[in-house]
Amino acid sequence: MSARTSPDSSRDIPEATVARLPIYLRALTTLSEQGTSTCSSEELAVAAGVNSAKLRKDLSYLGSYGTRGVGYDVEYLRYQIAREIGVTQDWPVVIVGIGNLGQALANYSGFRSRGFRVVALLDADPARRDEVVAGIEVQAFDNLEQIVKDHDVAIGVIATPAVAAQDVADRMVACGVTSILNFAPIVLSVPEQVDVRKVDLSIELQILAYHEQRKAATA
Amino acid sequence: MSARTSPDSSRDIPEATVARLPIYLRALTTLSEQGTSTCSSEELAVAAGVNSAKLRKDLSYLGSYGTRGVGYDVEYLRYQIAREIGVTQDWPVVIVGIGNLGQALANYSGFRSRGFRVVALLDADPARRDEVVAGIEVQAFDNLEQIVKDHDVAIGVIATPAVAAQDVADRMVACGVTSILNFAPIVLSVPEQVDVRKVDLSIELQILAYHEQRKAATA
DNA sequence: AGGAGTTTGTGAACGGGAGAACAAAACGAG
DNA sequence: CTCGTTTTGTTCTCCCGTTCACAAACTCCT
Repeated sequence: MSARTSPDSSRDIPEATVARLPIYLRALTTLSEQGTSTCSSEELAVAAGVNSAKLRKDLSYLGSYGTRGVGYDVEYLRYQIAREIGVTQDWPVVIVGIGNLGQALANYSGFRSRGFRVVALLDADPARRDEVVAGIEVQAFDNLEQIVKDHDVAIGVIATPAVAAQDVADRMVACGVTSILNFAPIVLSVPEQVDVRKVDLSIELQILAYHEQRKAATA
Repeated sequence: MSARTSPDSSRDIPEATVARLPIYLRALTTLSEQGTSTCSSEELAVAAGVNSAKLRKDLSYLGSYGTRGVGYDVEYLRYQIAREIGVTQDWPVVIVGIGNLGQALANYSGFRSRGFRVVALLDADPARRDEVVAGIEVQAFDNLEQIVKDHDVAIGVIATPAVAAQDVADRMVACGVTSILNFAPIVLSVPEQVDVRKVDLSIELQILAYHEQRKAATA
């Protein structure tokens, strides 16, 4: 076997590819758990729900980790993708807003298994204080600065109502958080160097409704 | 004022535009609540977090609902977008899997206010049976067929663990559900005419982690 | 009425991603 | 060793989406 090439480490991976890498990672983990040690791009593509040509092109941005005529070593590729995304590291995360959604997030095992460690749950409501969710005590929102500093937190999750979200984001940014996952239905304004990703439950349903309406119209 | 033109109703709106319409709708609702009766494409674009040229092009797919030199009537445009998406209708929805996430979804007020009506909460676990969440009694999953039939449900939400999700999807499809919002971390396989949208909490965090890692590397 | 100032709607250029198609590389059989 | 088979990595082409830029259209002021 020839040396596996890995491109210049300062390469830039297309955003569309970055968004798919976690899907491949999950598919590889599933394959691994099923005892599969090798897979072709076609098999992996089916498991990930994408076209095999697209999968191969995506993987080619990371390097040349397959073997022609054989396929990919599941464990090896899984590790390479995990390293590329950064989930081999430990990512301390703060969750603000411990309503139904915040609790669901705190309990979600998919975080911990991918290197994300919830270091604190914060809520502005004193009534929620001292509740224990997912084994973590709910603290006052004002502890944010201290916690971010102590644990070197770079990623914050906002699960508050819409009215509170911008304030929370401002406080997060002010104390050094540079990536925010926002579940509040509002467009956050943050400095350019801060990454924000938004998950909006009702928007997804509305997109489905649009297509559903069209189906009904043409039926 | 000249007649507002609306293009052929069998037009096809680009998918990227469809995904943004709910954002515009929300921004318009906020503007309306603030007492704004008219707005320019620039104002609305800022509120929605997009480029104004893109906003105008998106709206142009729906019709010509603005007035040059003036802008858009907030209420009028809001209604037009709502009608286009289909949220002026009533959409009965079934939620399967009433764990933390399912409860959060059942309690989410953003659904009801946009025409989505949760007609049933279903869970396979008998221990959860007869619990009342968001004023709705949790029923046996086996009631799915009856409920879909009785309420003419077209949209189903899956909030179960990954292992159960494909079975739930199959049952939904079998009894006539044609749109599925999937929160389970798995790629569902469904017939072509069924729409599936996936929301994956940990994937969003992983995308943030990737960019965070790159920031750290170049800092 | 006419001209200056605004803002929409859209044509055109541009960039990025998707998919087809194929050459290069590895393996196995004989 | 050589040939046929398999599968990757990559090139090329096409299409969708974004952005620019401007003509058309409307208002307001004189």
